[in-house]
Amino acid sequence: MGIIKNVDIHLGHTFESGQIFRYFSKEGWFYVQHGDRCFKVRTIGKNLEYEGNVNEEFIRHFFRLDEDVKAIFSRYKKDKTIMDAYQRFKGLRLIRQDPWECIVSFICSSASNIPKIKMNVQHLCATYGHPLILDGRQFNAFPLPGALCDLDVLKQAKTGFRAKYIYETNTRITQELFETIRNSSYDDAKKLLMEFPGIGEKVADCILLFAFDKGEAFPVDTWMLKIMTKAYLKRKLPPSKVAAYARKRFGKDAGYVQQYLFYASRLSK
DNA sequence: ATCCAGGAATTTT
DNA sequence: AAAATTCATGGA
Repeated sequence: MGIIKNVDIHLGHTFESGQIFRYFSKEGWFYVQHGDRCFKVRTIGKNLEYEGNVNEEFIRHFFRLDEDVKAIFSRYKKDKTIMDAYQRFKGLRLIRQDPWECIVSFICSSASNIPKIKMNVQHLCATYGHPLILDGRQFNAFPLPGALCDLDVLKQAKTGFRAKYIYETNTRITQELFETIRNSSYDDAKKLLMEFPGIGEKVADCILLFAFDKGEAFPVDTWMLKIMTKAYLKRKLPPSKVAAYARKRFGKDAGYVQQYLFYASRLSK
């Protein structure tokens, strides 16, 4: 087991804010499967404890411990909407995801809901992911790029009309593209992602924010549309305009602002 | 039964 | 270019 001391994190808010899908909590631990990793984490006071096929470097990278979330939100002390969400959910952190798992997960997310997305992804992993053991239990890695090549299996995972999107994206995706996207500007990276079927603007923004460190990405779904309209815009605008407005207003903080506001809206539903 | 869910693609105004 | 319709599937 490893310990990282004095960490600014609230695992409950971090995992339950809808950014990641393969986790569950049990006896004070959060069990996490992501990419080719399987591990459990918990906080004891301000210490973060972890165990599994991970090391400290991975945990710091995964939970983005290099980022100072307090500093980000200290810039919005005059913004009541943001401050309310920050005070309520302090410790919520963005997670740095595996690009391929993130892409497939968020293609599944369109016109769906979190329990169903979890079911889709779990089924794909159980079918294709190589086994991983933790606490004497079997878990699964996420299928490698190229492995999701059977349309019937994708249908059996209840991905519905998204099956063909995953299938084609799986055939076209390459490791080199991941590097290109990572090294591209927000705008260029977004264009590259949106060439794939099933990836529109909202899904692209999720992928850019959660897997490619594009802090200015501001995914706008129906919930964010409502919040932004009420808090800032006062008039109806299409999602793309709302996202552009948020990127301009919040810059590289947009992604963190979005995550807090999104979680706040979902809880107060 | 009917409607909606963290949308995107396609078709129709 | 903007607005309406379609696309599977589980749950309320």
